[in-house]
Amino acid sequence: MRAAALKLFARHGYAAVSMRRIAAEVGVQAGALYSYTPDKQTLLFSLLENHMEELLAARMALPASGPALARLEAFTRFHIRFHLERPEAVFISYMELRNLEPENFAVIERLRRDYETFLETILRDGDAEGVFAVPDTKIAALALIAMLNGVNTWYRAGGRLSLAEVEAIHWDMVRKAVAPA
Amino acid sequence: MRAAALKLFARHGYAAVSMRRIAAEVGVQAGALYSYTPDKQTLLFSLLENHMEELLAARMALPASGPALARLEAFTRFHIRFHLERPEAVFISYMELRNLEPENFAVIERLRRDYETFLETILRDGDAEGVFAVPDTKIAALALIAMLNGVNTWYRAGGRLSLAEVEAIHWDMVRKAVAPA
DNA sequence: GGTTGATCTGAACGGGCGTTCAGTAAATCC
DNA sequence: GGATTTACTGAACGCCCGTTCAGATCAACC
Repeated sequence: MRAAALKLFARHGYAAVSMRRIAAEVGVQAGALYSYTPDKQTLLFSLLENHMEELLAARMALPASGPALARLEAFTRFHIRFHLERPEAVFISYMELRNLEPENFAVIERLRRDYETFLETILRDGDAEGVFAVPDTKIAALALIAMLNGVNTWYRAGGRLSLAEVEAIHWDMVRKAVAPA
Repeated sequence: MRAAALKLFARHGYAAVSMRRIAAEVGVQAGALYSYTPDKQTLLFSLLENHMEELLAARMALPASGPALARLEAFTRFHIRFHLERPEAVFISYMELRNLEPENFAVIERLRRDYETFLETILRDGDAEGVFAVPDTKIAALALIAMLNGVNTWYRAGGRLSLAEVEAIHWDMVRKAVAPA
């Protein structure tokens, strides 16, 4: 059910997908879904929460200390790879935020902020080391994440560029964007 | 009606907003809207098309020749300013693409590509001049636009940073991202 | 002051929505 | 092999959807 919902929400949007449609995808009647989720809203929330928890857990594998430049490269490559591996969850996590009830929204927003802070810390450390020159670490973190997220809108496996090439191109731009003048 | 639809679509999403809700916002019954749009889908499409046409028209004010570095700066500042001035239209233009019927989608997609090509041309010219070093102009254009679009997700007038500061910070990162190593 | 034209109402159309729940069928256990 | 548990059906609930259209309202014109 969760897989079906993820796919359909990503394709058509939360509001446009009915419980009956999800049930049909599973091969079941709509009523049966309510043994697995209390309601549609909670289903959406749990998909988003699950995605964010996976993201934050996977980030733990990244180096938390050491040269900021190496940590920024590891982050950049990780971010691209992780997000390209689950385009549907990423898509929903950005598009369906407004369909979350306020308290659910707050939870997801908090998780997202945690992730952004991780990058911001790298930038601040690099600034202190003198290997980066960023006028505003918070804004720079948001800008870099926005740039990297852009990949998900056009990348298709088997296209003109390989994953490694995409990583390399973006790492090049990220590195230079925060470099001292 | 168009203003009401723009506001509500941006706030709640196309699928979640009914014609009755739009009509209520205008202060009219739902039936009355059909004197101004043939149907809901066309209303959405015309909002997106109008936004893209305005964007492409406004871009005409930018220099089309001259040093690539100056053109890139003009583009960067223009892009941020133009998009921050109409957050609702921008939001819809990214979020509601999937709710367009295929032929409507194709029209908007074409307009968007025109805009991206404008930036790509600047990058290619700068590459030829030797003032830029971008491994892939198409990807770089998409990445820079994604980065600049990110501003719309967090900027609020009257916040910590002024528009001029936001422009300056982003121009700094854009400039360095495409600079020779 | 009667006519025209534009604008909007209000009801109706068929249909889909999220959700609930009594009942059924099949698997598991003693 | 009877009892219990689990998983699902199918119908129903009240409600909202996009869209249509005959008729009301009213300002502008002759």
